[in-house]
Formats: sequence, C-alpha cells, structure tokens
Amino acid sequence: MFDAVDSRQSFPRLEEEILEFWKRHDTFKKSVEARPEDKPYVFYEGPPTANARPGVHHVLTRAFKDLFPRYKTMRGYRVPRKGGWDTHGLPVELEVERELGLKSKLEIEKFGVEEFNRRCRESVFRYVKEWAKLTERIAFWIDMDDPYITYDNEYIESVWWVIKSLWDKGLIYQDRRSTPHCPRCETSLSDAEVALGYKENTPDPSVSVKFRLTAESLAALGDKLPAAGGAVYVVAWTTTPWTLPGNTALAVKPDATYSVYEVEGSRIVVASERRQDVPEEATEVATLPGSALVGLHYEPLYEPVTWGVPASWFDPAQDGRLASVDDLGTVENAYVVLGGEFVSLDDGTGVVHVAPAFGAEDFQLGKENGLLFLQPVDLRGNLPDGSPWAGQFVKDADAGIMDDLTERGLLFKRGEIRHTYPFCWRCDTPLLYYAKPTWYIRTTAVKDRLIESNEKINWYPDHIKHGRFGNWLQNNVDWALSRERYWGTPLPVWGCTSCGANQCIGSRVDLKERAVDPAAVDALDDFHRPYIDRIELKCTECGGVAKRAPELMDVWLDSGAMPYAQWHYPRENEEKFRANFPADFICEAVDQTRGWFYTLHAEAVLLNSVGEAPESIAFRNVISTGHILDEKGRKMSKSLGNAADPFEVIEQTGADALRWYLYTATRPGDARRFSIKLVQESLRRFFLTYWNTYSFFVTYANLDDFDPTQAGAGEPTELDRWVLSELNALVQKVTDGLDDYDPTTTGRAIQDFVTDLSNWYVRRSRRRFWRGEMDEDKVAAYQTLYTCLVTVSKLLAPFAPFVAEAVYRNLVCSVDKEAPESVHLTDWPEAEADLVDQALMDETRLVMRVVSLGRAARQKSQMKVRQPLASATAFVQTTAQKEPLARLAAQVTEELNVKELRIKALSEEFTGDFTRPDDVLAAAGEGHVLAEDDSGYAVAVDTRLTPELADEGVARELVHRLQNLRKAAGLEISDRIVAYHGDSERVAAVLAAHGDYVRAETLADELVAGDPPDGATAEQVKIEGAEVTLAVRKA
RNA sequence: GGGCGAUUAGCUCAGCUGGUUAGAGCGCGGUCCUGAUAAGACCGAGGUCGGUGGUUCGAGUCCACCAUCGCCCA
Repeated sequence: MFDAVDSRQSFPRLEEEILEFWKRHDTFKKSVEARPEDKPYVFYEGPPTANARPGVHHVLTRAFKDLFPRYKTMRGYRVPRKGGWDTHGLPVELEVERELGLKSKLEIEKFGVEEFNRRCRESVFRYVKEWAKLTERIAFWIDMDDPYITYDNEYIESVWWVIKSLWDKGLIYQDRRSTPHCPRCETSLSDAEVALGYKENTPDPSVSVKFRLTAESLAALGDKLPAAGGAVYVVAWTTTPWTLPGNTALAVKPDATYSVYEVEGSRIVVASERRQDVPEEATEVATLPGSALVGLHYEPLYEPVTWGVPASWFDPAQDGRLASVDDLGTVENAYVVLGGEFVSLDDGTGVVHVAPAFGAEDFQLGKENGLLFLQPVDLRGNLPDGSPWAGQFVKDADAGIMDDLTERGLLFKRGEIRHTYPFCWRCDTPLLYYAKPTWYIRTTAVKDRLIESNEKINWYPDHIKHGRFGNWLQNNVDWALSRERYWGTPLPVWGCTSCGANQCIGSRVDLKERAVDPAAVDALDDFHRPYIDRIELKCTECGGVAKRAPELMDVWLDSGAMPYAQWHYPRENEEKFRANFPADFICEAVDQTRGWFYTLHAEAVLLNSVGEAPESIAFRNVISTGHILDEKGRKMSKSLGNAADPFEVIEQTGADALRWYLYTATRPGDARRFSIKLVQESLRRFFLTYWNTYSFFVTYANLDDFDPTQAGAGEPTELDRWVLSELNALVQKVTDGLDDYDPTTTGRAIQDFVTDLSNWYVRRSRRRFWRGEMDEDKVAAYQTLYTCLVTVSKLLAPFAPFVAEAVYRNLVCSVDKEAPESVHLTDWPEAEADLVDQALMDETRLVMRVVSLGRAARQKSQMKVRQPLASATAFVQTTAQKEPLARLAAQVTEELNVKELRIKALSEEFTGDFTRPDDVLAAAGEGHVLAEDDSGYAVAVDTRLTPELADEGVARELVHRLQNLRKAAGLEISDRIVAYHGDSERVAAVLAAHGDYVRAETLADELVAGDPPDGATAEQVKIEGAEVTLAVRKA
C-alpha cells in the first residue's frame, strides 16, 4: 500500500517534512559518500558575505549551483561541496564604521585598529543564520560544517603563498601611478572595483580656461602673429576645475591647425576645428600649426608651492622617477606646451590640460617629458591648508575655483555637462584619479595566456566568452593590489628601514625564520593588523630592521585564491588540492565577470605560468546568471525597496516552485522579471499537474492493491507504448540537456511531458483504472503510469528535490525495501532507445490533432460531447496517414464520443492544390459540421440524432448528474449507492434500455423510481427540458 | 563615444540551419468536459514580430543603419 496522497497538498509543509527526513538520514552526506572517490566532479562555491540578508537573486545562483552537483551525483560522480564565506574587505569595514559613527581613517585609528578589526570579524557572520536557513530551505546542498573562511590564518597563509610565488618571479611591483582612489575610504581601487561603480548622467562643470603665454614665448612666436595686440592665451578645456592647481603642462595636436581669435580685447588660441565653441563676434587674426605652439611656456594659474605644497619633477636622469625640486626655475619643462597625437579635436578646445598628479595619461606624459609634479590635494580629497579653499573637498572647491578664475578674467567659458563618472562601489563617493605609490600584480605579463586559456572554458551564455570576458582580457591592465585599509589579508611585504630593500614572505615558517624575534611569531595567533604589523624582520640585504608595508590586499584576491586557500594549500592537503583543481563547474551572477570569474582565472594563469598551478584554468564550465528585475523591469535593490524576500515566496509556494521558475522562466544569462505571481503559475501549471497525476495513481492503486514489484508487465496497449516512447525520448533529452548545462529547455521538456502524461495518457486511460477486475490491460496501465511517475521523479530530482523525493519515497520505498532510501541516492535513468518509436509518436500527434478538430466541430455544432453521435469524418492529407489513424481510431471515437470514425485523405478526394472548406464539407455528407485548421486538416461530425443516440445521450446525462451528486454527498470513490429518480417517462424509458450502464458507472446497487428518503443528497435537474429530481444515498 | 545582450499578444516566454495564414501559458469573454486535477478542452478578442532600408522567388529569422532598455568599458 502506498501512503494516501492528498490532492490538496501544501507544498511548503511537504518540503518541511522532507527537510526533516534528510536531516534525520544525513542524506546529503550519504549522497556524496556513496559515489567513488576516483570519479570526482568538482564544484567551487563562490563565497558570499553574511553581513546582509540574502535575497531572491541569491536563490537564483544557488538554485543553479545545486542542480548540477545533484545531477552529476546521480550520474555516479562524487561531488563534495565545500562551503565558504567571504569575510574581508571594504564592505565589512564600512558597515562597522557606520555602526560606530566613524567617518574617516583618522577616526578609526583613534578608535583603535585592534578593536575595529575585532568588530569586523564579529559582524561578518551577523546574518549567517538567515543564510544557513535559506540555504537549507531551498535545498542547496553544500557542506556548511567545514567551510573555508577567508579570515582564517590558514586561508591568509595560502594567499600569502600566492603572492610570494608571484613575487619570486618578479610579478609583484610597486609603482607610483595614477590609480582610482576613493577619498572617503582613502584607498585605491582596482579596475574591477571601479567597474562596479560607474554612474551615468553625472553633472560636472565644463570649463574652458585661459593660460597666458609668457612674454618670451610670445616673442618667440614672432611674426606668426600680427604685431599689434595684447596678451595671448591658450584655451584648454576640463571637467575637473579642482585639478587646475595641479596643472603643469598643456598639450596640443602638432599637425592640427589652431586659430588665433581676437575677442573681448584679448587674443585666444583654439583649434580651428572648434570654431563653433568660440563666440561669433570673435575674429580670426591668424592661424598656426599646432607644432608652432609646442615648446612655448605659459604662466601657471596657481602657485601651490606658496600654499606649502612640495614640488617635484620627473627626473630623466632617474628614469623619470620623481625627485624634489627647490626652485621651479630649474625645471626646463615647467608649464610648457607639449605635442601629442592623442589630443582630440572632437570636443573641448583642442588643447588638453595636463596634471600629472591626477590623470593616468597625464602622469605618463609627465614621465616622458620631465614635467613638474604638483599634488595640491590630499588623500581625503581636500585642498591644502595654505590654499584659498583650505580643507574643502575637491568637488566642492570647483565652484570657488571657477569664481576665482572668472574674477581674474581667466575663465573663457563656463557650463555643465553630464557624463558617466565612477563612484566608489561601496560608499558612493566620487572617485579621484590620483598618482600615488601602489602595489601591482603584473597581469599584463601573462595577458596572452589569459586569453589563450579562456578558450578552454565553456561559458553559458557563450557570448560572454569572447564578449564581455574576452574583451576584458584584451584590455587587461596590471592589477592594483594594495589597499590602505585595516580589515583584510595583510600584504606580506616588509621594507627595510635603513636600505629600503623589500622582502616578501609566503608562510608562517618564512616569517619566523626572518623575524627579529621568532618567539613573537610563535605567539602570533591572528595574522591581521595590528598584530602582524608588530612583527619586524631582519633585512636580507643589509641586516637592518624591516617593517611591514602598511597595505592590505584587494579582497578580490582572497576570492580568487580559494581553489588553493580552501585547502590551506600548499602547507597541507596537497592531494585534496590536486584532486579538486580545476573546478568542473562554477556559477555566479554576471557581475562576477570582472570579479570572481576574473580573479579565479587570473590567479590560476599567473600561478600556472610560474609553475605553481597544475592547469592554466580554474574552472571548465561556468554559468553566469542575469540580474533579477522587479515586476516593472527595474533592478531589484535595497534602496528602491523592491527586493523580493525569498522566505516570503517560499512560504507561499514552496522552494521547488521557486527553483522551477528560476530554471525554466528564461535562459540563465538573461535578465528576468520576477514576481510571486509567476512562481505561483509554475506551481499550478507544473507541480499540481504532476502531483495530481501521482495522486490519481495512488488512489486507484491502493483500491486495487496494486504492487508494481509483484504485478507483472501486463499487456501494453498502443497508448502505453506511446507514453513510454515519449518518456524514453524525454530521458534522453534531459540527459543531453543537462550534460550541456541547459536546465531551461530541459525543464520545459519535462513540463511538456508531464502535461501530455496528465492530459492525454491519464485522460485516455482513466477507464482502464476504473474497471472492476485486475486484468492484463489494467496491469499494463498501472505499470506504465508507475514507470512514468517514478522516472520523472528521478529526472526531477536535481530540479525539484522535494517533490521528487516525496513521490519517489512513496512510490518506490514503500514497495521495495531494497531501493535506496532517497531519490538523491539513486542512479540517473538510462534512456531505452528501443522503446522510442518516432512513428508512433508522430501518429499520436496526428490523433491529438484530429481530436482537437473534432472538438472544435462539436463546439460549432452546439452538440454537447456527452451526446453520442453516429460518426465523425477525419480528412487527413495523404493516403499514408489513413492506416495509422485507423489503427488508433478508438482513441478518437472515445474522446469525441462518436460511434465510428471515417477517414478520408484529401489527396484522394480532391485533385488540384486548392480545396475549399465547402467542398470538404460536401464530401463529409449531409448533416455534418466541419472544423478545419491552418494546415488543411479537417474533421466533420455527423449531427443527425437517431432515437437510440438520443437515449444514450440521456443515459450519459444521468450518469453525469449522479456522479456530481456522489461528489456532493462526499462519498468515497468506491462507495456503492442507491440512486433515486423522480417520475419521468423519459427517464424510465432510458433506464429500461441503459440501466446496466448507469448502474455500472455510478456504482449503484439500485435505481429507484420515486421520492428519495431523508438523508439522501438530491438535486433538481433538467433532462431534455423536463424537470426531474435525482438523489443518491450510500448503499 | 565604444562593446555585449535584449526588443515577438495586456503579462511571462517559444519560434532549429530563411519556406504557406507567427505560437504556448497566464489574464479576459463565451461554450463544453470532468469521480485524479486549485485542472482540462474548444471558440473568440488581442500582433504593422521595436523602426527604416537592403539581400532573396520568399525575412520574425540574414545584412546595414537607427531607436529603446539592461549590463559593461572609456
């Protein structure tokens, strides 16, 4: 006996029971350990940070992350799934800063780094309970008992090893370069981080500024200008007025033509192509080539030296390194006009303002040309004390600077533009490009390998491979590694306080060997700041004392090091690491393209290139999921308040329905609109259909004491063969689809099968289950439906682990004590190719089409289906289609409730290629009503009723009414009844002829004419227009 | 400014290598069926397949340009 199945099952409750079962039986662990160790399938968990609540978008990736390991497990692979937590970095610090009300690094240091970091460590697991709960509730099977945690000393030690491996090959270097800098967090950001924070339509000033040529330069121009006239100004354009105090050069395009205009009493120089930006009243007095301007000097707008800003220059004698300058006059290229092909004439004035302390190109120009270097902005983005805008943030100082220039007559034009500008991805402060010393990984050294090994990775969706990710690799720049912060993996570099030599350590052992006080290293139980900073090393060059470089590492480096660090490789677990590298499968949202996907890839390629990683890829297959949008197509975000709470959804629909929706709604890479209504639809449309089919089976199987292990095979009908053919075709399709990492079309195929199973197979087979005796036909029907339900439960297991489990346990475990106790411990079904009969499947589609047309014809004729008709005539296209349709005619006649199906081929009835419906109708015969479809198939029904047919119709009507009454009376399906009918000659006559039929259908022991007794369930009905009372009571 | 992706019914989505009159589900109106079904069937309303050109005997599908949206880059 199977457990009774409630067709009104609450799925959330069911799932909670299954969760209990899994917990009690340790099913996850068993599913991993049941598979051989020498057949691994490797999954990497991209670690989340548990310092915020999980959302629906986390369910999305986790649903996909869960599916493939489950599938591969059933295919016989061992799939360990080690969890992980990302615990470092700016996001964590910011959260703690907010709580403590700290606003700057100075305040953090006053507060104390030790306590600050302690709080960071605490905060990262603040929402770990919610994460654990969600993980469990959606059946994301992952080992949370032994996760890797990026703040563990072991993890940090492995990350150090990564750096040391690269350091030894010269791939880590420090350089002063223009780096994106967050003035609030006071730290550099990597390209990847900058990419997270671009904002469109950001307003900025757009100003053109006049730089006055020196008298000497004016003289040098000599006769290229008209003799008369006053000062000459070169006009440069910028959107960052605050960088103007740092200006030390201008650049023009040497082969472009520049015009000299006279306007408002002065002469200005602007590229001739930019005439439209000059007032109309300006008159051109001369033109000169850009090359004529190169080498001229101009007067600085500001003299930051007088504010106390130290001056330096790019000393060519020292490879362009910065050297301090006491007297600006000694620098030849101070405030000079340079020539540069990069200068654009598409916007601005054709003259570029150069401030080496800020822009990347500017810095490079400075290096190449021995320019002055002035940095009049501190790391917090404020102007210096001696300046007129002392302590003002640069963006706030813009206005003051523009006012000042206006007053001095040096502002040529002032406006506003809107463009895309980068902001800090965490704290939303506008980023400043800022030249300062930063540590880099020389990823550009392995750029070709990065691109080459990307070819070995299988991307879903595939356009990411050469699109977004490939382009990113093509544009690779060195990875800015260092962060001037507190909570993160410390950079393992120590610099000598006497000779300046740097050394890098790769382990605790290294550290101890080189330490001034080795005992202090033994006593070190936390590798974080400030403790690590207290360790001093002996300089390897001069024997002096080396102190740790103050920087931390980019938190993304932690994440990319996870293949090694999760095992504490190479200090431990060499074999585990080798067995688990690279991953077969990873999955994250598309924003990880330049995040985790890149860091994993970059670190694998780097380590492989220095001989430390066995492969040049970290993962073979990757699914990148799209974003989840709200109902209106907007991105879900906390600030909009439109983020759906996954727990709420699950409470209403269950986790399986949510998972199913996420798999089947759109291809994984596409953005998707989410609403609970859509999840409810997937529940109704798919799960309820499957569940009801299952419930139907159990109801009748229990009535018949059907035991699939004892009953034998029975005698399968064409219908059975058909559905088994469809089933095996489905198994093949699902297997291929999942091998191809495509759960979407695969899930839809399962859905289509279940629809056919319910709406055709079961619908067409119902009577076989109702019939009294257990004959071979009935056994075949049971076995067939049983096979379908059980096989689908296995196919469904990776997608909808709960429902699959419930069906499997009840259908299989209750009758087979030898069977695995969980569907997740079973083997994946094999498609039996010899059961797939394509011709039969095609023929059945033809039957369905004919039935559909027949129903349309009945609809047109206004003849209820309950009323039997003499015949239907099907018009198929070709002679060849007649035979199979005739063979399957019983399915049509039953479904259409006609006595006979006549079959005609259009190709035989008509010649020529055009057939009018009228002709077809005529061919069907008198009294027919016709329906035809777009493809030229047609079915006609004969609407002429004989008295016998009419009687049968009444009998059917009586059965229908009595069945409704049974239901209304709340009777069990197998209860026997006594039926009553009021006085009606018509009814009496019909029952005289069809009484046996009515009794059999309604399980009536007696059909009594006359008034029903008290307690019977009665109803007034109309039979052929006459009122009749019908009633039933339990016999 | 450049790159990638998307744009098909009110909504969510199919539509393979070009091939008659473009589909499904939900929703809406109607009819029917039903002792598994919160279901199902049939009919109907609802589409200039984002736009404009082009290639072709033939374009939702291929090409070019444009528009809108999303993501990414400068």
